[in-house]
Amino acid sequence: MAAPAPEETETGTLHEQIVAKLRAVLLNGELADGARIPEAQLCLRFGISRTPLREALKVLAAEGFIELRPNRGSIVAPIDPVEVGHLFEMKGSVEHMIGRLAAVRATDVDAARIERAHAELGGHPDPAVYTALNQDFHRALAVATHNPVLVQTYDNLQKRVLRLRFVVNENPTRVAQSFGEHEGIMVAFRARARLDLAERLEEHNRLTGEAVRRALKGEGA
Amino acid sequence: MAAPAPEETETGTLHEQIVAKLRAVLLNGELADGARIPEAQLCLRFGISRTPLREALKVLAAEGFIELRPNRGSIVAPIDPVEVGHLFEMKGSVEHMIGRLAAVRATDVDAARIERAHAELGGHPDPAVYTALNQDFHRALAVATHNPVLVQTYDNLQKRVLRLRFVVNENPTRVAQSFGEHEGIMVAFRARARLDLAERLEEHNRLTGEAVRRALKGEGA
DNA sequence: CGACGATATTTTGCATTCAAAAATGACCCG
DNA sequence: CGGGTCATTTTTGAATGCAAAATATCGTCG
Repeated sequence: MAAPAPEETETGTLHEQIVAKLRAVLLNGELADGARIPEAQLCLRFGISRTPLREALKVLAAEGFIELRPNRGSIVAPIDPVEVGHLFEMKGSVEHMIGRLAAVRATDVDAARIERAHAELGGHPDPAVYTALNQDFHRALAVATHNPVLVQTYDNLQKRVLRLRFVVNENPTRVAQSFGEHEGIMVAFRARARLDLAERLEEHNRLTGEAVRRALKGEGA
Repeated sequence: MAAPAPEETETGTLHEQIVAKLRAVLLNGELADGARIPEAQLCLRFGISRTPLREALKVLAAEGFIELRPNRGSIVAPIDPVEVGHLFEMKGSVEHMIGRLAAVRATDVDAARIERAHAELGGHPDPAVYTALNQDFHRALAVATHNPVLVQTYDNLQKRVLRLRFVVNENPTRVAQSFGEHEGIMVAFRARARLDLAERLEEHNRLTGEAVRRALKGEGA
């Protein structure tokens, strides 16, 4: 139960590891939206005391995953459909930028990594696996811009989107459609077509956002 | 001066206040780049113990203001000229987005706030004051997009840029030039000209970025 | 005189502890 | 039987304490 197995997320500082583990708990949907964060339980599970856990909570709160209520504990930040729209709108702009820059700046190493991520995606049509590999693919494109500030900004948005996957990755239709869009993205990337790549990425993001919003409405929160 | 107007960022939490105060210390340039963070001293100064201060340190580290070294304390994140370029490149994209959206979505209240911020800027040509009011002006434009995720992303980038002001706000020439660009921005905004506003904002950002980079090179950091 | 190494001091990171606030529940009164 | 008040328990937020690591100090030797 209290698996002391070290997760593969081996970052440097112990603090970073705690943040990563805690974020994983939130992303895995183990805790329902709006649920109180069980500090003591998590301390037991991670084998740490409350001090470092609370440090991680503050960081996650600053990132928007957790809501800190004065003297009343922290809760998992509820998913607000309106905010989801804003999130995808913002990410769309970043995607466009990624397309414009990656097309021009990608090195051979970047291209190889992107091709590999794309190929792996095709081999795993399973929605759950797809989500993870999808992240790798898009992140590889972001990295190809060679702008660390962009990568950081993108990571932050992407992590927030990831919270929503459980409502959309159950949809095989969208997964197939998504992969089709990726094919188009790759065509544009291989041709190093700046604006074409930018627009395809933005459109891909827009369609994903719509799928998510539709799923959110369908599930009736 | 740094008038702490009661913005929506004025959360009641003590933690948020500590983060804000600590950030202010960093932004004021009280601590040199790469300098060790004097935990004990800051605890005395803020009248708190190390626990809440360290929570704030972790948050600031996640934001990129502080570098956390394992077992060796935290240091003020050094300014990397290359990263400054990436920072402005990223911010340029966001500025463009702000222009496109603000032109369409700004309400009368937004417009009034933007006009007021612009007018105040004209009345205070003093570089030090200009910097603070300049932030208000651009933030008002960001708020007019009515996309909180964008505002949050913009705030984060803007805060990182603010660290650099001491190298550029000593330049009256650039201040005058900057205000001239603001005039053009206002013309485009009043006309609600989407792309014109977007391009003017992006160009303004680009010029500011170049001024900063030039100043950084000049000072030979 | 300078470099190296052992020891003392400080600093860091985390566990523990403690006071205050909120949630819970028991009790009383209408 | 329901509503409200007060005591009890739990949880939160922050100060303190403690072991380990790093830094500084000093003595010794080449």
